[in-house]
Amino acid sequence: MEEYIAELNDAQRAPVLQIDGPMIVIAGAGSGKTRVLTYRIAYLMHKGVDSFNILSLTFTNKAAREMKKRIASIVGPSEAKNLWMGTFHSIFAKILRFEADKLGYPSNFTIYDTQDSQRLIASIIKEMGLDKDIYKYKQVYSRISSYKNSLITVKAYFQNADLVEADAMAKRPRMGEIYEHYVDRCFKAGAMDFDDLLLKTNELLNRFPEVLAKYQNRFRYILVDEYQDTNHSQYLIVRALSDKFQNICVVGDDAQSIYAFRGANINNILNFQKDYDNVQQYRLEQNYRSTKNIVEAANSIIDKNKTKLDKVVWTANNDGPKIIVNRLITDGDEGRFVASSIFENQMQHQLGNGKFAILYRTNAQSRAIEDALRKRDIKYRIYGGLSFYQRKEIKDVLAYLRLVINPKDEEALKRVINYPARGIGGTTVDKLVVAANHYDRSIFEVIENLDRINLKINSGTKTRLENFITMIKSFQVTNETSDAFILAEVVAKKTGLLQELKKDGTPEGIARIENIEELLNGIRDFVEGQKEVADVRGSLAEFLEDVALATDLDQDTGDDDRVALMTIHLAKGLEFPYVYIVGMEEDLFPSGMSMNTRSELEEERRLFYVALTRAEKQAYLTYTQSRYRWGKLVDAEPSRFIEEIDEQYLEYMTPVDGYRYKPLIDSDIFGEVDKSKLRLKKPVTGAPPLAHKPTEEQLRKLRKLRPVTDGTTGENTTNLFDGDLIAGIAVEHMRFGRGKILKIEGVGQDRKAEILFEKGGMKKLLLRFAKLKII
DNA sequence: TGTAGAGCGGTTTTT
DNA sequence: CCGCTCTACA
Repeated sequence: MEEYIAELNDAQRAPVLQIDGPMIVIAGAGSGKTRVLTYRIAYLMHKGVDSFNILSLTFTNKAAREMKKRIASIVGPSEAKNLWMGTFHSIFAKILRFEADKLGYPSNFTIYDTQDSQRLIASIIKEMGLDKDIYKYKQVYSRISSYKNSLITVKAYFQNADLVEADAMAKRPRMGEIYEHYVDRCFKAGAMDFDDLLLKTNELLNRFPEVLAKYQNRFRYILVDEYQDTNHSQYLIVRALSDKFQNICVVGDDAQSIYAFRGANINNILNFQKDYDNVQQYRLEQNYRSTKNIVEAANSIIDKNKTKLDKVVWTANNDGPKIIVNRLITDGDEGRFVASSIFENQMQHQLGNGKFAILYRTNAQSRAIEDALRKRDIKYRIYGGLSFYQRKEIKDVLAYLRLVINPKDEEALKRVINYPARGIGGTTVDKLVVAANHYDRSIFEVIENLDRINLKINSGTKTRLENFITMIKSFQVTNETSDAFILAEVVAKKTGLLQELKKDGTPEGIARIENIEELLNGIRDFVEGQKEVADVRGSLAEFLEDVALATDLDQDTGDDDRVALMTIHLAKGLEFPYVYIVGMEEDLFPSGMSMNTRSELEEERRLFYVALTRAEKQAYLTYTQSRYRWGKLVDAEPSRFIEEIDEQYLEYMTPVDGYRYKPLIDSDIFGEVDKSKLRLKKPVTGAPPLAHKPTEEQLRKLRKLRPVTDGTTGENTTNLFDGDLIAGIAVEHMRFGRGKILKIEGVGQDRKAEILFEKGGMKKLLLRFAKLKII
């Protein structure tokens, strides 16, 4: 053990060596906090603390697995086995299963993912006959989620006049009722949503002192990673559990708090000292990860934030190269630039794909990047977005499995009762839902007792319903006698799911079949893993739980040498030698939806800080002049965050020269013209709407305009007139310099601008101008 | 009841 | 651009 301790610097060593009492470690980016956590746990065990008494809460399951592995390599695998490590959600799901009966839940309760929850809410809104344009299910879901995260139960909601009034003011006076129904329906379905896993844990610990005492005694030592991202619900759990022994160690960095939208409360970390007596505070300020340029550039950004703890991150590393900033014309160009830059770096420094990461603000941005990487034959892996387990075909199979384990699971049932189609339509399901609500039973139970209920369902449908129930019950029998893999195989075949996809025959259908096969393989691996541990029973339920709480980051695909593509949120805690941060544009990053308040903007800034501090050697920032958003080309402006970096750390790659653009690789620009897009529209006859002469006043305004227009929408083309001299760049990879507009046609209702353009004696009809400037 | 085809609305970020 | 919902018809 001593040799490990010796590896640490003084600042890191101190928190490792403190055994008892509350402590907070403020750890700057790249300062080795994971190492501190790992060694601290190992050291505790070394000093005689039973691993059974240690609870360590991490941000991802992957982080937990890796830490556990590392600890096992220090103290030995058998010692490390009893450690409780994982995310809040996964740890407390396990505890809740064990204690479920106390809360009136079955131990095999289902975990609803976001989609399940939202679908249920949508259907409740419909059942209540509310206007779905006012009660948007996504908004309602996020309201309910935030109530839960603040421990506001339905009862508390109705008692809280402020909340009720706030919702009434927002023209949603029946919010509380929806909330009530939602909670009811989840309970009846034997289901908990993500927020319930925390809320119900709180309920459990509050209502049952003996249960609280049990877990307090069990978890004598508690460690919480990424404490800045805990929400109120999580905070209360930690407080309750640590209350008796007060051996609580929280680690975090206020500068990296990026989950406020999910209820994370930065005050949890800012106020930690007030929550416990005699809190020891440690700071890790030396960054071992990044070059001086990167560390100092990142500091210069975070300095702009008002809300923060005092902390100076520094590094003894080399200066390294400056951060490269590059401006591209479109998102397609951006992708191509990143791909070729990665390629160049690989050639120059002999690097594999795994050394590179491309980070973006929104998942939708990955597409253009992916296309470019594919063309260059650069292997990549995309994290997040639609994860494997969220794909339709996978969710379908899983829904059947969920139903086997928990027939009350309403969302699973509704999902597959008529998929593949078996003649049970929406009308029938609606009747069943109404009956289920009326009798206060699950839909499954209603169908089981159809004979005793007077429902207007014709005999044919009735038979089909009964057949469905019989099929699910037969699966339950299979589940009793066989393992999860065999069951899943039977399900895929007997339900006709595979059949359905096979007859589809499209490449997509084939990919879906392959996905299902992959799922089956996954289940087989899981089952075999379980057999080794010898506890085979309940394995399907456990598999489903793992799946429900799996992060995309948790998946290990084996071949790791791929460029990583992910959102910045997902990149937290990771590091890469080369990092490309793309889409550095106003409205995108910072997100247009997060610029309303100071605190929102500060969170965006912290997000940028996180992004930049992922880089070890070199960081790139790119932005475009126009980008496809919602299928439309829209103008973009450079992000304010670029300007906020102290200029001495930056190097601009593209000279700013009007709107001309010097491509890095010419063929990239001219190589791939999509012919179909170049098809010219028939000229519109009739009077051109803009043929009149502009007034002096209009002209003056026009000259001042900087970027003029996007010809696709025709919106701004009202600023252009026959005879104007313009300069610009057309999209679809055609460039031109200066020229004169001869005629504008088809602007207005038609929305497709066509501009006849003259340049050097040649006349050309151009479509879809990205940028134009009147000169 | 099933399905094709149009129309619409929606994008932050995730356990 | 994509996926979902609504509508019209078999």
